Amino acid sequence: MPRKPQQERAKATVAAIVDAGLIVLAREGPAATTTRRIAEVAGIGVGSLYEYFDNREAIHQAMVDRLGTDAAAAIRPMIPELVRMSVRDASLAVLRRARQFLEQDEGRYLHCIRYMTSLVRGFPLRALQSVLSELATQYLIRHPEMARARNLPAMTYVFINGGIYTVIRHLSEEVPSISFDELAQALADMVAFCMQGSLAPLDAPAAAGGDVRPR
Amino acid sequence: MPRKPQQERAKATVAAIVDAGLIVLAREGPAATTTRRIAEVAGIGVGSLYEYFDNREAIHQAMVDRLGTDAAAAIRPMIPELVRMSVRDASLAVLRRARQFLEQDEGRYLHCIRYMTSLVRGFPLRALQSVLSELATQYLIRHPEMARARNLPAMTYVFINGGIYTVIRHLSEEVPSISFDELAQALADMVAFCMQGSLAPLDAPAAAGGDVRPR
Amino acid sequence: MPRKPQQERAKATVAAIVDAGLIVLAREGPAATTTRRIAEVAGIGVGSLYEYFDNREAIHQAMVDRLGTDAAAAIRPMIPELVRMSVRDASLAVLRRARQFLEQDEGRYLHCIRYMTSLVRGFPLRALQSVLSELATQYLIRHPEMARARNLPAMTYVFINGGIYTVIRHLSEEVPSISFDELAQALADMVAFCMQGSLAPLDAPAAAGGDVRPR
Amino acid sequence: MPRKPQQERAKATVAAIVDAGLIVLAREGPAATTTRRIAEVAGIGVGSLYEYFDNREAIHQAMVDRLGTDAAAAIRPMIPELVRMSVRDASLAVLRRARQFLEQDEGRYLHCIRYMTSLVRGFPLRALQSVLSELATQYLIRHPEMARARNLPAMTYVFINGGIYTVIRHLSEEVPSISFDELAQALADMVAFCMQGSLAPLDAPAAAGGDVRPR
DNA sequence: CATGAATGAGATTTCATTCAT
DNA sequence: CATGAATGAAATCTCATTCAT
Repeated sequence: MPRKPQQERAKATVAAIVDAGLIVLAREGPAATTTRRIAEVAGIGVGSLYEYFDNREAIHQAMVDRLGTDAAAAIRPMIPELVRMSVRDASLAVLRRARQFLEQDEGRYLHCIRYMTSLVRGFPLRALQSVLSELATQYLIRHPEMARARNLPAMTYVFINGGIYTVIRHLSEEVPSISFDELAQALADMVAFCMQGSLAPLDAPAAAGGDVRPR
Repeated sequence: MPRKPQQERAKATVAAIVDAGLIVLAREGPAATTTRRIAEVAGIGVGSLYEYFDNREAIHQAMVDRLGTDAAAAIRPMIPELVRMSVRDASLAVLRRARQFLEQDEGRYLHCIRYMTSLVRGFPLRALQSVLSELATQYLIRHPEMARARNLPAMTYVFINGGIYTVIRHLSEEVPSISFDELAQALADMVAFCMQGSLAPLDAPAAAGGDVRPR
Repeated sequence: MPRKPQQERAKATVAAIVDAGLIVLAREGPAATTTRRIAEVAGIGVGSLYEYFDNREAIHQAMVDRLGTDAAAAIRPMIPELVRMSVRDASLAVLRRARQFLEQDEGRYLHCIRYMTSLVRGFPLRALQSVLSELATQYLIRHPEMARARNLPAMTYVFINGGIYTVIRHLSEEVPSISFDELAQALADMVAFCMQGSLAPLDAPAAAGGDVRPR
Repeated sequence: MPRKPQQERAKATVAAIVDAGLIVLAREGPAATTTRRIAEVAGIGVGSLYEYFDNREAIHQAMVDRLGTDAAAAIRPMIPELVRMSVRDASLAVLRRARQFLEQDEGRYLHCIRYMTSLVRGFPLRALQSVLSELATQYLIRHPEMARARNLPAMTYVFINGGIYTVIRHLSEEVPSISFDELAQALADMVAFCMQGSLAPLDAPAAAGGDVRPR
C-alpha cells in the first residue's frame, strides 16, 4: 500500500521519517528505533509511517541507504580536485572531509554507523568504499607512474578499508590516545610512502622528491 | 539474584549459555539472541538463564567479554616468539593467527564481531587491542633502532586498528576482490616499510622519495 | 509512555480497565488481578492496558484511588443535610449510606477493601476519612455547644476509624452475631452519648462509676 | 510428603520458617514472601521448606495461625487480673498490652497484619477477637450489674472490633494526629461511659437507663 | 535429610501493525 | 490522507516446585 511519494509534501515527509530514524538511532541507540519513537520525532502519527514504508525494516533500509548515499556524496564531488593533488595532500583532504561528514549534526552519522550492521544485512558503507575506489582509479589514471607499484590492489584495499575504520574508531573514542591530526598525518604518510616509494625521508631529508611535493 | 555458581555442574551451564549466545549471534544475527533461543541452543530451560545472569543484557555482556578474552588469549602466548622475528614475519604470523581465530568454529567469532557493537556499549575488542599494543611495545624494546621512527604512536595506532578491521572486513566479504594472502602480504609489507624504513624491498633501491617526509 | 487519553473512546477504556480491576479483585482476590485477567474482563487486549497505565502497579493505584473517590463521593453530598440532623440520626444516616455503598454491585467495594492494603502503599480510605472529618467539623460548627466535650479530637478519631472498620468487618462476616441494624444503633448511640450527653452522667447521677471518670 | 516434625530439631526448623516468613512479610511486603527469600532468611535451602510444608500456601497459613495464636496468647493470661479491675483500667491495660504486642520486634506483627488478608482466606485475628469476647464475658460474670445495659452484644461487638482496628490504624500511621495515650484514654472512656454510665445522659438525667433503647 | 540447580508455566511488558474515525 | 486507539504475538522475567546429588 505504501505509495511512491508523488507530491512535494510527501517527499518531505519521507525525508523527515528517515531523518528521525537516524536521529533516534544516533541519540538513543538501536533499541529505541521503534515506530512510535520515529513517528514522534518525525512529528507525524504512527499510522502515517505505513503510508510511505512497508514496515519498519524498510525504514531501516532507507536509513542505511541514506547514510551510504550521503557519505558517498560528501566525497565524490571532490574527486576532480583531488586527482590534481599530491598523494599526501589528497589523502589529507579526504580524511578531513570524512571527519567533517562524520561529526556533523553532533556526530549523528558517526554514532549511526556503530549500529548499522545490526539493522540490515550488508555493509552500509559500500557506497563510500566505491567512491574511494573510483578516486584511486582516477588518480592512477592521471599518475600512471605509480601503477607500477606491486600489490596495488591489495594496498588500495588496505588503505580504503583500514582508513575508513581507523577514522571511525578514532572519532568514536572518548579519550583518544592520539589526536586526529596525528592520525591523519600518519595515514597520509603511509599512503604516500607505500604508493610512491622509498622511506628515505624517514631518516634523511633526501634530495629532490620529484612530483611528490605537496601542491 | 543470580547466584555465583557453586557446583561444577553450574559452571558448565554458565559456559554453555555464553557459547549458545555466540552461536546464535553468529548464525542468526542479533535479533535472534532472545532468551528463549539461547536457552534452547544451550539445551537448558529459560529459567536457568536467570540463575546465572541478571537479565539478557548481562548475557550479552558476558558474550562480549568472552570474545575479547578469547581473542586476546589467541595472540598473547605468541608474543615471546614474535619479538624474535622480523617485523614482516611477525606481522604475517599475527595475521595468520587472527584469521585462524576468526574462522574457527565456522567463523563464529567473525560473524559475532559484526554485531557486538549493537549489543553492548564499549568496544568489544579492547582486549585484543591491548595485546597488540603490548606486542608492539615488547618488539620495540627488543629493537630499539626502530623506535627512532617518527609518528610511532600514530603509526602503531593505525596498524593495530586498521589491521584488525581490514582483516575482519576481508574475511566477511563473500567475494573478496583480493585473496587473504595478498591482503596479509600487503599489510605486512606496509608495517615493515613504515617501521623499518626504505621501501627498497619494493622493486629497487628507489631513488627519489625526497620530501615525502611528514610535516 | 502511557499517553493521556485524548479521545472520548479512550476515557471509556480507562474507566473500563479500572472497573474490571475492581470486579476481578472483588470476585477473585488479589492474586487474580493479573493484567491478562483485567484485560479479559475489561473486554480489551492486554496491550491496551499499557496505552493508559505504566504498569500493573499503576492500575492497582488507580483502583485504590477510584475506591477512595467513590466512597467519599457517596458521603460528601449528604453533609449539608446531615448537619441539620441530631447526632444520632446523622450517624445512622451515614451508616446506612455506607452500607448501601459497600454492598452495591454485589459487595464489590466491600470485598475490594479487604485486599486494598496489599495492593498499594498507603491507606486506601483516606479520602473517606477526610470526608467524615469534614462532616464532624461542619457539625461542630453548627453545634458549638458540643465542642466543649473533652477529648474531642481523640473521640472523633475513634468514631471515624473505629466506625469505618466495624462496619466493614460486620458486612464481611458470613454469619454475623448481630444484625446490621443493631450495630448501627449501637454505634449511633455511642456517638450520641459521648458527644452530646455531656459527660455529666459520668460523675453525677451515676452511682457507681467511681474511678471511671477520665483523668 | 512433608512429615510432622518429630524431633526437636525439626520443630525448631518449622518455627524458623514461620518466623522468617513473618520477618520477610513485615520488612519487605507480601511480594517478597517467595520461597527463596523465606528459605534464605530461615537459613535453610529452598528444598527443605518442602520437608515441612506442602506448599507456599501452607507456610502462609502457618504464618497467619502463628500471628493469631501469639496475639491471643498476649492477652489471655491477663484475664484473671483484668476482671478485678475497673472497666476503664482494664481497657487501658488491654490497650497497652496490645500496643506492646504489635510493636515488639520492630513492629513485625503490626506490619504483617496489613498483608494477612491477602495471604489467606479468613480473618487472621479471629483468635484475638475470641479472647476479647471471653474477657468481656468473664468481666460481666463478675460484674452482673453491668449486664443490664441494653445493646450489650452490639456494644461489645463495637468495642472489640472498633478497638482492635483503631489501634492498628493508629500505630500504622506515620504522623498520627493524636498520641497513642490520647487514643487509649478516649477508648477507655467510651467503654466506661457506655457500659457503666447509665444511659441517663442521653436525653435527660433520666431515671433509669431504660427508655434509651433505640426504636 | 538437606541441598540448590534446573525447570517451565505463567506473569508482565513491548511494539509493529491495523483500521475505524 | 492522517491519525492514534487497539491489538496480540512474542519478548523478558519470576518463582513455586522437583529431584539428582
